[in-house]
Amino acid sequence: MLMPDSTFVITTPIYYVNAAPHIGSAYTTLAADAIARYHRLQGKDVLMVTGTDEHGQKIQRTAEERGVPPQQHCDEFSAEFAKLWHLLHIRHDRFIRTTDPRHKAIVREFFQRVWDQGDIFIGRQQGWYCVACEEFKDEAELLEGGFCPLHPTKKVEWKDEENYFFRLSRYQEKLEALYAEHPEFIQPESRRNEVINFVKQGLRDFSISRPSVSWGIPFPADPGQTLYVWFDALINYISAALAPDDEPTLANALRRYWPADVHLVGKDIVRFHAIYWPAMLMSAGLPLPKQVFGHGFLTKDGLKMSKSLGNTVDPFELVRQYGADAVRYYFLTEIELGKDGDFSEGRFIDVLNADLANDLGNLLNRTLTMLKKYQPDYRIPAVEIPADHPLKTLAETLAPLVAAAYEGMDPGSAARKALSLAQASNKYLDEQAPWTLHKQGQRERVAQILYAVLESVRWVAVLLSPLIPALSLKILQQLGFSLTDITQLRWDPDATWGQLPPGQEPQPPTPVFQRILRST
RNA sequence: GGCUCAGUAGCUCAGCGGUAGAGCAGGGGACUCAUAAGCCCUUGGUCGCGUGUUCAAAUCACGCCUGAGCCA
Repeated sequence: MLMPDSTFVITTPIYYVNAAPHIGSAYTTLAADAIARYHRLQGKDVLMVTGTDEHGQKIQRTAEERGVPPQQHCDEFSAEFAKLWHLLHIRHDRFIRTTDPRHKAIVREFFQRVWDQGDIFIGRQQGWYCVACEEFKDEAELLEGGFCPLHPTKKVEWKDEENYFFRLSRYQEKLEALYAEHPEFIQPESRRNEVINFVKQGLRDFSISRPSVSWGIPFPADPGQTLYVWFDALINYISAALAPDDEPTLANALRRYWPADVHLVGKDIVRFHAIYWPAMLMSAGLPLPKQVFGHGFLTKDGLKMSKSLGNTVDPFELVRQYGADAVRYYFLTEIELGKDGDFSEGRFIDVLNADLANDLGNLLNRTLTMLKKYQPDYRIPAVEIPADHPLKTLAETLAPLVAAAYEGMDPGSAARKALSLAQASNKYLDEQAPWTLHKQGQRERVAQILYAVLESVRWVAVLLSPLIPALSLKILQQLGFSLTDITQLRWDPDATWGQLPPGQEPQPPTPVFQRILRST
């Protein structure tokens, strides 16, 4: 297969393996997957990357508490993430782990370049340290009794250490220039404002080593120290760009899939990605990612999710109960990327029933049933469709709008626009009333109506395929396509209305998405 | 304390200077191809509060209230 010229690289954060994957990680990864799938549909050479972050004192301690060696602990938890992505139909091209020796090789090389720039120096750091955050905290931000504000059950620890520091302060002006010249670098706007505000107040050098942590990458310039987990972790984005068979060198990693187009991250870690990371890259003399997109957080029935409140949503349980397409569709369409969003089971069920079961699924079902009843050979009819057919015209209007919505990281809007053709098709059926025309013996007219509607269903399935890949595949198969992998579709020509081949034999009509019954 | 974003129908949100909109949910109706789906009609809002600018303000300005977030 010929490699397309243009690439698209999107990353998720690598997830910390101290706990099972939660719904927030699933949300980020789903969004990255949907955007990646859209770009694959556009024929780009896409690299979608996720993985796990496995170093640091917190991991070391969690493993000790479980009574297992740290590497085994990481293997087990990392596998849980991979398993969830599989269940959610997330298709990552690389799954990077920071304990991978290949990643470590890249980190050492990256480190050397920063070292050679003179951007690393030794200093002394003392202060309160939260192991859960893997960060030093200012005294002023601590809670009563010395607890971390983000981890109210964990006491911070006093540390007085020799650390190596990265000269972040040297990059303040360059970063400010970056934000000014590339307003799209940090999205959405509100996150961008926060970052600019933060940088304006002056940047402090930050510590990139720890003397008393054994679970990590040894500090290259000083065997008594370990590389700070964040410095290690961010470089994963470059390690991930390395082809599996290539020698783990920076040059190889940079060859095709760097810089990334989008780093999709939770709003809590925008700072690391929009300040520290580009500064590190500037120091190493490497190209910068094109965008850092900070998405919002999820609430449950309007409340912040937390273990202590006992209102967390278990992603494994959600998929088991409702299936991947349902979970994907809800989170990708009902929550605007970049804003906080709410999960409520009632709304979840309403949305899926209305959009997938009623508007789309039932449309396919009712139309195929008519085809079967009204046309005994049960083939896609061979009919002339006028150039100004209303459904065709609408599809042609919508296609570029859907594309623009995906490009603009707005899958919800893309879905609503694509689905509006299904809604128009339902209306069209009622207006045309093929059941009446059939009784009048107007076979040609009935055939034309059914073709137009079935083709519209096909079109909707293609345009929604980044969001609901399994359901789209099911729809296309029921329409008689022998497609086995949804990623074989291409926007051109599949997103063009009128591709349904006459004479093709659909499978028997069967509901593709069952209505969910409300239990309460 | 400083700053950012948001506050519009029961819910999710669009509108961002010209006398209030969509989807879902609720109510009614006609149809029958369909997953009791779809289609048509419909209930429902002092557009957070106040003051101003303007011939005219969800829409601009200022102040306040509420919520979310940033200030290593």
